[in-house]
Amino acid sequence: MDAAERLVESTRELLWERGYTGTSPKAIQQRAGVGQGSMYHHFAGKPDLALAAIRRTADEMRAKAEAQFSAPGTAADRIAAYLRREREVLKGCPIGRLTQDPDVMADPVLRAPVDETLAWLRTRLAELMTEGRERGELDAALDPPTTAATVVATLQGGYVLARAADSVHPFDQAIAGVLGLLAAHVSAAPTDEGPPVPRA
Amino acid sequence: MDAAERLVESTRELLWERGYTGTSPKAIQQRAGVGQGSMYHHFAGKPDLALAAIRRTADEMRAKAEAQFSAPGTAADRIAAYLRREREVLKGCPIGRLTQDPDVMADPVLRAPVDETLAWLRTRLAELMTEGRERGELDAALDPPTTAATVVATLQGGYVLARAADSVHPFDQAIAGVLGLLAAHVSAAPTDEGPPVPRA
DNA sequence: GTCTATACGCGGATAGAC
DNA sequence: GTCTATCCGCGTATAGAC
Repeated sequence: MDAAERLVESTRELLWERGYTGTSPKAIQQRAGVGQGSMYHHFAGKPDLALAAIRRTADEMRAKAEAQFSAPGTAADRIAAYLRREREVLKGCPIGRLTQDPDVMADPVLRAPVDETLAWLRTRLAELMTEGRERGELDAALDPPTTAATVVATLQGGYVLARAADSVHPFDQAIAGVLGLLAAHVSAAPTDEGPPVPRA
Repeated sequence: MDAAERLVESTRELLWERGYTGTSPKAIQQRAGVGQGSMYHHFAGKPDLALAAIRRTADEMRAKAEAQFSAPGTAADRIAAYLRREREVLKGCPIGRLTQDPDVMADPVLRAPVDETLAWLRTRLAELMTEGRERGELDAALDPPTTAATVVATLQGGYVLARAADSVHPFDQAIAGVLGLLAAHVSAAPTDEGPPVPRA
Protein backbone atom coordinates (compact mmCIF):
# COMPACT_ATOMS: atom_id res chain seq x y z
CA MET A 1 0.00 0.00 0.00
CA ASP A 2 1.53 3.31 -0.98
CA ALA A 3 1.60 6.51 1.02
CA ALA A 4 -1.48 8.09 -0.56
CA GLU A 5 -3.49 4.97 0.11
CA ARG A 6 -2.38 4.74 3.73
CA LEU A 7 -3.21 8.41 4.23
CA VAL A 8 -6.76 7.94 2.99
CA GLU A 9 -7.29 4.88 5.17
CA SER A 10 -5.93 6.61 8.25
CA THR A 11 -8.14 9.59 7.58
CA ARG A 12 -11.18 7.34 7.28
CA GLU A 13 -10.44 5.79 10.65
CA LEU A 14 -9.81 9.09 12.37
CA LEU A 15 -12.90 10.75 10.93
CA TRP A 16 -14.91 7.84 12.25
CA GLU A 17 -13.31 7.92 15.69
CA ARG A 18 -12.86 11.62 16.25
CA GLY A 19 -14.72 13.55 13.56
CA TYR A 20 -13.34 16.22 11.27
CA THR A 21 -12.61 18.91 13.84
CA GLY A 22 -11.03 16.37 16.14
CA THR A 23 -8.68 15.04 13.47
CA SER A 24 -5.37 16.81 12.81
CA PRO A 25 -3.04 16.40 9.85
CA LYS A 26 -0.34 15.37 12.28
CA ALA A 27 -2.47 12.56 13.69
CA ILE A 28 -3.23 11.35 10.18
CA GLN A 29 0.44 11.31 9.24
CA GLN A 30 1.45 9.45 12.36
CA ARG A 31 -1.20 6.78 11.94
CA ALA A 32 -0.27 6.38 8.30
CA GLY A 33 3.44 6.28 9.07
CA VAL A 34 3.98 9.02 6.52
CA GLY A 35 5.89 12.28 6.84
CA GLN A 36 4.62 15.84 6.62
CA GLY A 37 6.06 16.50 3.19
CA SER A 38 4.63 13.34 1.75
CA MET A 39 1.13 14.15 2.85
CA TYR A 40 1.22 17.62 1.35
CA HIS A 41 2.69 16.23 -1.83
CA HIS A 42 -0.26 13.89 -2.36
CA PHE A 43 -3.04 16.06 -0.98
CA ALA A 44 -3.69 19.78 -0.94
CA GLY A 45 -4.51 19.78 2.77
CA LYS A 46 -6.89 18.46 5.36
CA PRO A 47 -10.13 19.17 3.46
CA ASP A 48 -8.82 17.49 0.31
CA LEU A 49 -7.82 14.39 2.21
CA ALA A 50 -11.10 14.35 4.10
CA LEU A 51 -13.00 14.51 0.82
CA ALA A 52 -11.19 11.44 -0.50
CA ALA A 53 -11.85 9.61 2.77
CA ILE A 54 -15.53 10.55 2.97
CA ARG A 55 -16.17 9.60 -0.65
CA ARG A 56 -14.64 6.21 -0.16
CA THR A 57 -16.60 5.56 3.01
CA ALA A 58 -19.82 6.66 1.33
CA ASP A 59 -19.22 4.39 -1.66
CA GLU A 60 -18.50 1.46 0.60
CA MET A 61 -21.63 2.05 2.61
CA ARG A 62 -23.85 2.17 -0.45
CA ALA A 63 -22.31 -0.98 -1.84
CA LYS A 64 -22.90 -2.88 1.39
CA ALA A 65 -26.50 -1.71 1.61
CA GLU A 66 -27.23 -2.48 -2.03
CA ALA A 67 -25.95 -6.01 -1.50
CA GLN A 68 -28.79 -6.55 0.99
CA PHE A 69 -31.38 -4.67 -1.04
CA SER A 70 -30.81 -6.64 -4.21
CA ALA A 71 -30.63 -10.04 -2.54
CA PRO A 72 -33.34 -12.62 -3.23
CA GLY A 73 -36.44 -12.70 -1.01
CA THR A 74 -39.49 -10.61 -0.30
CA ALA A 75 -39.17 -6.86 0.21
CA ALA A 76 -39.88 -7.30 3.91
CA ASP A 77 -37.20 -9.97 4.18
CA ARG A 78 -34.60 -7.76 2.55
CA ILE A 79 -35.45 -4.77 4.70
CA ALA A 80 -35.27 -6.94 7.80
CA ALA A 81 -31.96 -8.41 6.66
CA TYR A 82 -30.57 -4.93 6.15
CA LEU A 83 -31.72 -3.84 9.60
CA ARG A 84 -30.28 -6.91 11.25
CA ARG A 85 -26.97 -6.84 9.45
CA GLU A 86 -23.89 -6.82 11.66
CA ARG A 87 -22.61 -3.37 12.48
CA GLU A 88 -19.96 -1.76 14.62
CA VAL A 89 -22.68 -0.18 16.67
CA LEU A 90 -20.58 1.48 19.36
CA LYS A 91 -18.44 3.23 16.78
CA GLY A 92 -21.51 4.80 15.26
CA CYS A 93 -22.23 5.46 11.59
CA PRO A 94 -19.15 6.82 9.82
CA ILE A 95 -21.34 8.90 7.53
CA GLY A 96 -24.08 9.92 9.93
CA ARG A 97 -21.58 11.23 12.47
CA LEU A 98 -20.21 13.78 10.01
CA THR A 99 -23.57 15.45 10.26
CA GLN A 100 -22.51 16.77 13.67
CA ASP A 101 -19.33 18.31 12.32
CA PRO A 102 -19.99 21.98 11.63
CA ASP A 103 -16.94 22.35 9.40
CA VAL A 104 -18.10 19.46 7.22
CA MET A 105 -21.67 20.73 6.97
CA ALA A 106 -20.42 24.23 6.17
CA ASP A 107 -18.46 23.00 3.14
CA PRO A 108 -20.75 22.04 0.26
CA VAL A 109 -18.10 19.77 -1.23
CA LEU A 110 -17.60 17.78 1.96
CA ARG A 111 -21.26 17.74 2.75
CA ALA A 112 -22.44 16.44 -0.62
CA PRO A 113 -21.44 12.78 -0.18
CA VAL A 114 -23.04 12.71 3.26
CA ASP A 115 -26.29 14.15 1.98
CA GLU A 116 -26.34 11.91 -1.08
CA THR A 117 -25.67 8.73 0.83
CA LEU A 118 -28.47 9.22 3.32
CA ALA A 119 -30.87 10.42 0.64
CA TRP A 120 -30.06 7.41 -1.49
CA LEU A 121 -30.70 5.06 1.42
CA ARG A 122 -34.14 6.52 2.01
CA THR A 123 -35.01 6.40 -1.66
CA ARG A 124 -33.85 2.84 -2.04
CA LEU A 125 -35.81 1.63 0.99
CA ALA A 126 -38.92 3.44 -0.25
CA GLU A 127 -38.53 1.69 -3.61
CA LEU A 128 -38.33 -1.67 -1.89
CA MET A 129 -41.46 -0.89 0.06
CA THR A 130 -43.33 0.20 -3.06
CA GLU A 131 -42.26 -3.01 -4.74
CA GLY A 132 -43.49 -5.00 -1.75
CA ARG A 133 -46.83 -3.27 -1.82
CA GLU A 134 -47.30 -3.91 -5.51
CA ARG A 135 -46.60 -7.58 -5.00
CA GLY A 136 -49.04 -7.72 -2.14
CA GLU A 137 -46.31 -8.58 0.35
CA LEU A 138 -46.84 -5.36 2.24
CA ASP A 139 -50.00 -3.70 3.48
CA ALA A 140 -51.22 -0.89 1.20
CA ALA A 141 -51.64 1.32 4.28
CA LEU A 142 -47.88 1.54 4.65
CA ASP A 143 -46.54 4.79 3.20
CA PRO A 144 -43.15 4.13 1.57
CA PRO A 145 -41.43 7.55 1.74
CA THR A 146 -42.25 8.29 5.36
CA THR A 147 -41.69 4.73 6.52
CA ALA A 148 -38.34 4.61 4.75
CA ALA A 149 -37.32 7.80 6.54
CA THR A 150 -38.34 6.19 9.82
CA VAL A 151 -36.26 3.10 9.13
CA VAL A 152 -33.12 5.10 8.33
CA ALA A 153 -33.73 7.40 11.28
CA THR A 154 -34.11 4.42 13.60
CA LEU A 155 -30.70 3.16 12.54
CA GLN A 156 -29.04 6.54 12.90
CA GLY A 157 -30.75 7.20 16.21
CA GLY A 158 -29.97 3.69 17.40
CA TYR A 159 -26.28 4.49 17.08
CA VAL A 160 -26.80 7.61 19.17
CA LEU A 161 -28.57 5.67 21.93
CA ALA A 162 -25.93 2.96 21.91
CA ARG A 163 -23.08 5.40 22.20
CA ALA A 164 -24.80 7.29 25.01
CA ALA A 165 -25.35 4.06 26.93
CA ASP A 166 -22.01 2.56 25.91
CA SER A 167 -23.98 -0.57 25.09
CA VAL A 168 -25.44 -2.10 21.97
CA HIS A 169 -28.63 -2.89 23.83
CA PRO A 170 -30.65 0.24 23.03
CA PHE A 171 -29.63 -0.10 19.38
CA ASP A 172 -30.88 -3.67 19.29
CA GLN A 173 -34.09 -2.60 21.00
CA ALA A 174 -34.71 0.19 18.53
CA ILE A 175 -34.25 -2.24 15.64
CA ALA A 176 -36.49 -4.84 17.27
CA GLY A 177 -39.05 -2.10 17.81
CA VAL A 178 -39.27 -1.01 14.16
CA LEU A 179 -39.29 -4.58 12.98
CA GLY A 180 -42.20 -5.19 15.33
CA LEU A 181 -44.07 -2.18 14.04
CA LEU A 182 -43.40 -3.14 10.44
CA ALA A 183 -44.53 -6.72 11.08
CA ALA A 184 -48.10 -5.49 11.43
CA HIS A 185 -47.95 -4.48 7.76
CA VAL A 186 -46.50 -7.66 6.34
CA SER A 187 -49.06 -9.85 4.63
CA ALA A 188 -48.94 -13.29 6.20
CA ALA A 189 -50.45 -14.84 3.05
CA PRO A 190 -47.45 -16.01 1.02
CA THR A 191 -45.64 -17.66 3.94
CA ASP A 192 -46.63 -20.78 5.78
CA GLU A 193 -45.54 -19.56 9.18
CA GLY A 194 -47.88 -18.75 12.01
CA PRO A 195 -48.92 -15.19 12.89
CA PRO A 196 -46.09 -12.77 13.68
CA VAL A 197 -44.75 -13.32 17.18
CA PRO A 198 -43.71 -10.39 19.35
CA ARG A 199 -39.93 -10.26 19.43
CA ALA A 200 -37.78 -9.57 22.52
CA MET B 1 -27.01 38.25 34.42
CA ASP B 2 -23.62 37.84 36.04
CA ALA B 3 -20.46 36.54 34.46
CA ALA B 4 -20.80 32.94 35.61
CA GLU B 5 -24.31 32.80 34.22
CA ARG B 6 -23.32 34.24 30.87
CA LEU B 7 -20.44 31.80 30.64
CA VAL B 8 -22.73 28.83 31.13
CA GLU B 9 -25.21 30.10 28.56
CA SER B 10 -22.49 30.76 26.00
CA THR B 11 -21.07 27.33 26.58
CA ARG B 12 -24.48 25.75 26.06
CA GLU B 13 -24.85 27.53 22.73
CA LEU B 14 -21.38 26.65 21.54
CA LEU B 15 -21.64 23.01 22.56
CA TRP B 16 -24.85 22.82 20.57
CA GLU B 17 -23.40 24.55 17.52
CA ARG B 18 -19.87 23.18 17.47
CA GLY B 19 -19.57 20.34 19.97
CA TYR B 20 -17.04 20.00 22.74
CA THR B 21 -13.88 19.61 20.67
CA GLY B 22 -14.93 22.47 18.44
CA THR B 23 -15.49 24.85 21.33
CA SER B 24 -12.54 26.78 22.79
CA PRO B 25 -12.37 28.67 26.07
CA LYS B 26 -11.56 31.78 24.09
CA ALA B 27 -14.71 31.46 22.00
CA ILE B 28 -16.78 31.01 25.14
CA GLN B 29 -15.29 34.10 26.76
CA GLN B 30 -15.83 36.24 23.70
CA ARG B 31 -19.46 35.20 23.31
CA ALA B 32 -20.06 35.79 26.99
CA GLY B 33 -18.27 39.12 26.91
CA VAL B 34 -16.11 37.98 29.81
CA GLY B 35 -12.35 38.04 30.20
CA GLN B 36 -9.92 35.18 30.58
CA GLY B 37 -9.31 35.77 34.27
CA SER B 38 -13.01 35.91 35.05
CA MET B 39 -13.71 32.60 33.44
CA TYR B 40 -10.94 30.81 35.31
CA HIS B 41 -12.07 32.44 38.52
CA HIS B 42 -15.56 30.95 38.24
CA PHE B 43 -14.72 27.64 36.62
CA ALA B 44 -11.79 25.25 36.88
CA GLY B 45 -11.48 24.96 33.11
CA LYS B 46 -13.22 23.82 29.99
CA PRO B 47 -14.48 20.46 31.30
CA ASP B 48 -15.91 22.07 34.42
CA LEU B 49 -17.77 24.67 32.42
CA ALA B 50 -18.97 22.06 29.96
CA LEU B 51 -20.33 19.98 32.81
CA ALA B 52 -22.40 22.89 34.11
CA ALA B 53 -23.67 23.57 30.59
CA ILE B 54 -24.52 19.96 29.82
CA ARG B 55 -26.32 19.46 33.12
CA ARG B 56 -28.46 22.50 32.55
CA THR B 57 -29.34 21.46 29.02
CA ALA B 58 -30.19 17.95 30.18
CA ASP B 59 -32.44 19.25 32.96
CA GLU B 60 -34.22 21.56 30.57
CA MET B 61 -34.79 18.77 28.08
CA ARG B 62 -36.28 16.45 30.66
CA ALA B 63 -38.56 19.17 31.97
CA LYS B 64 -39.87 19.94 28.49
CA ALA B 65 -40.50 16.29 27.73
CA GLU B 66 -42.17 15.63 31.06
CA ALA B 67 -44.54 18.52 30.40
CA GLN B 68 -45.85 16.59 27.38
CA PHE B 69 -45.80 13.21 29.08
CA SER B 70 -47.84 14.31 32.07
CA ALA B 71 -50.40 16.32 30.10
CA PRO B 72 -54.02 15.15 29.99
CA GLY B 73 -55.10 12.76 27.23
CA THR B 74 -54.58 9.16 26.19
CA ALA B 75 -51.08 7.67 26.16
CA ALA B 76 -51.11 7.68 22.38
CA ASP B 77 -52.11 11.33 22.32
CA ARG B 78 -49.31 12.34 24.63
CA ILE B 79 -46.71 10.37 22.70
CA ALA B 80 -47.92 11.93 19.47
CA ALA B 81 -47.88 15.39 21.05
CA TYR B 82 -44.31 14.83 22.19
CA LEU B 83 -43.26 13.69 18.72
CA ARG B 84 -44.93 16.62 17.04
CA ARG B 85 -43.67 19.25 19.43
CA GLU B 86 -41.83 22.14 17.84
CA ARG B 87 -38.08 21.67 17.66
CA GLU B 88 -35.05 23.42 16.26
CA VAL B 89 -34.57 20.52 13.92
CA LEU B 90 -31.65 21.82 11.88
CA LYS B 91 -29.62 22.53 14.98
CA GLY B 92 -29.97 18.93 16.06
CA CYS B 93 -30.43 17.59 19.58
CA PRO B 94 -28.14 19.38 22.03
CA ILE B 95 -27.79 16.22 24.10
CA GLY B 96 -27.73 13.62 21.34
CA ARG B 97 -24.97 15.42 19.48
CA LEU B 98 -22.59 15.08 22.42
CA THR B 99 -22.64 11.40 21.73
CA GLN B 100 -20.37 12.07 18.75
CA ASP B 101 -17.83 13.91 20.83
CA PRO B 102 -15.09 11.47 21.79
CA ASP B 103 -13.77 13.68 24.59
CA VAL B 104 -17.22 13.84 26.17
CA MET B 105 -17.81 10.11 25.89
CA ALA B 106 -14.35 9.41 27.30
CA ASP B 107 -15.06 11.35 30.49
CA PRO B 108 -17.51 9.53 32.76
CA VAL B 109 -18.53 12.76 34.46
CA LEU B 110 -19.42 14.52 31.22
CA ARG B 111 -21.00 11.45 29.76
CA ALA B 112 -23.31 10.70 32.68
CA PRO B 113 -25.93 13.40 32.04
CA VAL B 114 -26.08 12.42 28.36
CA ASP B 115 -26.58 8.77 29.17
CA GLU B 116 -29.12 9.48 31.90
CA THR B 117 -31.21 11.81 29.80
CA LEU B 118 -31.61 9.44 26.90
CA ALA B 119 -32.18 6.47 29.21
CA TRP B 120 -34.81 8.41 31.12
CA LEU B 121 -36.60 9.32 27.89
CA ARG B 122 -36.82 5.69 26.83
CA THR B 123 -38.02 4.60 30.23
CA ARG B 124 -40.63 7.28 30.43
CA LEU B 125 -42.02 6.51 26.96
CA ALA B 126 -42.13 2.82 27.79
CA GLU B 127 -44.08 3.63 30.96
CA LEU B 128 -46.58 5.63 28.94
CA MET B 129 -47.00 2.75 26.53
CA THR B 130 -47.51 0.27 29.33
CA GLU B 131 -50.11 2.56 30.84
CA GLY B 132 -51.84 2.82 27.47
CA ARG B 133 -51.91 -0.94 27.10
CA GLU B 134 -53.35 -1.43 30.53
CA ARG B 135 -56.11 1.01 29.77
CA GLY B 136 -56.83 -0.72 26.48
CA GLU B 137 -55.85 2.35 24.51
CA LEU B 138 -52.97 0.53 22.90
CA ASP B 139 -52.76 -2.88 21.29
CA ALA B 140 -51.33 -5.55 23.60
CA ALA B 141 -49.03 -6.67 20.76
CA LEU B 142 -47.02 -3.47 21.12
CA ASP B 143 -43.86 -4.05 23.13
CA PRO B 144 -43.16 -0.98 25.30
CA PRO B 145 -39.37 -1.15 25.84
CA THR B 146 -38.42 -1.81 22.22
CA THR B 147 -41.03 0.53 20.80
CA ALA B 148 -39.92 3.30 23.15
CA ALA B 149 -36.34 2.82 21.94
CA THR B 150 -37.61 3.09 18.37
CA VAL B 151 -39.44 6.31 19.10
CA VAL B 152 -36.41 7.97 20.70
CA ALA B 153 -34.14 6.65 17.94
CA THR B 154 -36.46 8.04 15.29
CA LEU B 155 -36.17 11.48 16.81
CA GLN B 156 -32.40 11.31 17.15
CA GLY B 157 -32.01 9.88 13.68
CA GLY B 158 -34.46 12.38 12.27
CA TYR B 159 -32.12 15.16 13.36
CA VAL B 160 -29.26 13.42 11.57
CA LEU B 161 -31.24 13.14 8.33
CA ALA B 162 -32.38 16.76 8.55
CA ARG B 163 -28.88 18.06 9.06
CA ALA B 164 -27.52 15.96 6.21
CA ALA B 165 -30.21 17.27 3.87
CA ASP B 166 -30.16 20.78 5.33
CA SER B 167 -33.93 20.50 5.41
CA VAL B 168 -36.51 19.65 8.02
CA HIS B 169 -38.34 17.49 5.51
CA PRO B 170 -36.71 14.13 6.27
CA PHE B 171 -37.22 14.76 9.98
CA ASP B 172 -40.91 15.40 9.43
CA GLN B 173 -41.14 12.30 7.28
CA ALA B 174 -39.48 10.13 9.89
CA ILE B 175 -41.91 11.39 12.54
CA ALA B 176 -44.88 10.91 10.22
CA GLY B 177 -43.59 7.41 9.52
CA VAL B 178 -43.44 6.28 13.16
CA LEU B 179 -46.76 7.88 13.90
CA GLY B 180 -48.21 5.92 10.99
CA LEU B 181 -46.72 2.69 12.24
CA LEU B 182 -47.91 3.35 15.78
CA ALA B 183 -51.41 4.17 14.56
CA ALA B 184 -51.94 0.53 13.68
CA HIS B 185 -51.67 -0.24 17.40
CA VAL B 186 -54.03 2.41 18.72
CA SER B 187 -57.44 1.06 19.66
CA ALA B 188 -60.05 2.96 17.71
CA ALA B 189 -62.69 2.15 20.31
CA PRO B 190 -62.73 5.24 22.57
CA THR B 191 -62.74 7.77 19.73
CA ASP B 192 -65.52 8.52 17.31
CA GLU B 193 -63.30 9.15 14.34
CA GLY B 194 -63.07 6.96 11.28
CA PRO B 195 -60.25 4.47 10.69
CA PRO B 196 -56.72 5.89 10.74
CA VAL B 197 -55.91 7.71 7.54
CA PRO B 198 -52.45 7.49 5.95
CA ARG B 199 -50.61 10.72 6.69
CA ALA B 200 -48.48 12.67 4.17
C1' DG C 1 8.29 11.66 -3.62
C1' DT C 2 9.97 12.44 0.96
C1' DC C 3 12.49 14.95 4.56
C1' DT C 4 13.65 18.81 7.57
C1' DA C 5 13.13 23.63 8.82
C1' DT C 6 10.45 27.40 9.77
C1' DA C 7 6.23 30.09 10.66
C1' DC C 8 2.30 31.98 13.14
C1' DG C 9 -1.80 31.88 15.49
C1' DC C 10 -4.79 29.10 18.60
C1' DG C 11 -5.88 25.99 22.61
C1' DG C 12 -5.85 25.77 27.22
C1' DA C 13 -4.11 27.26 30.97
C1' DT C 14 -1.15 29.69 35.22
C1' DA C 15 0.65 33.96 37.67
C1' DG C 16 0.28 38.00 39.67
C1' DA C 17 -1.29 42.89 39.54
C1' DC C 18 -5.29 45.80 40.48
C1' DG D 1 -13.71 39.37 40.80
C1' DT D 2 -11.44 40.89 36.70
C1' DC D 3 -7.46 42.21 33.83
C1' DT D 4 -3.07 41.62 31.51
C1' DA D 5 1.09 38.96 30.82
C1' DT D 6 3.21 34.87 29.89
C1' DC D 7 3.74 29.94 28.71
C1' DC D 8 4.15 25.78 25.79
C1' DG D 9 2.66 22.73 22.59
C1' DC D 10 -0.51 21.87 18.69
C1' DG D 11 -2.84 22.86 14.22
C1' DT D 12 -2.05 23.71 9.66
C1' DA D 13 0.53 24.83 6.61
C1' DT D 14 4.81 26.70 3.22
C1' DA D 15 9.77 26.45 1.56
C1' DG D 16 13.41 24.36 -0.03
C1' DA D 17 16.91 20.61 0.21
C1' DC D 18 17.78 15.82 -1.13
